[in-house]
Amino acid sequence: MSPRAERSFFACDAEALARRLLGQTLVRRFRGRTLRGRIVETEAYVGAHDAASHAYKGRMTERNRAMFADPGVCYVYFTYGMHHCFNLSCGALGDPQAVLLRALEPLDGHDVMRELRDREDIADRLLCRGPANLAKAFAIERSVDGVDTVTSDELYIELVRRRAPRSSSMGNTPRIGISQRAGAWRDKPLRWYLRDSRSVSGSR
DNA sequence: TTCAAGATTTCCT
DNA sequence: GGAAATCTTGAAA
Repeated sequence: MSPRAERSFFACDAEALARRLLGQTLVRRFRGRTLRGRIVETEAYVGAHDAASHAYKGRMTERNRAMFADPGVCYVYFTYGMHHCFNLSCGALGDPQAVLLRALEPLDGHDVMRELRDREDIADRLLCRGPANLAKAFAIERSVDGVDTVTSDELYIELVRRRAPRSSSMGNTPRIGISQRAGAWRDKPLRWYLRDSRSVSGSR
């Protein structure tokens, strides 16, 4: 049985956590079942100076409060009138850094994920591909916002290894879906993914 | 109070 | 390649 990620695992900057999360396992308990997925794609939102971040200029609102919370706390937001996205807060308390989980490879609970996705016929590799699909397949919605993965039994990270993968096994590109309004921050390479995975979003 | 935009996905041509 | 779906948030008025 793998050890759970504790506070110290998340107490780093967003770029470090985005790499460190790749290959680890997200665990979700839902209606007596256990869902597990291998994290294969992440994005870093690096703090109050990041123009693409909901916490740009340090503004804290009811929606993004969890970005300022203790490292390891979930930040879940609702967008486009229909989708949820799942982040893990990091950095120190009060520092609004977070990592967006963009894709997982399903490990356990495929049948439950299919039900949640409302798609009987979908391929495994598409079940948790893309941030909104991932959230839906893991029953992650606004009620999960503020949950502490270090202490929760409903949602947490299992450590498969201690360190980030070799850089040769990771891809690194600009973040996806960032508008021109973010200026130079749109092009900064803050997205990482595992090259060996077929569940990564964006390209096929 | 009003309104534009959004860390997306899916279906259409 | 393009647009629709759908509604909350945050900023302006």
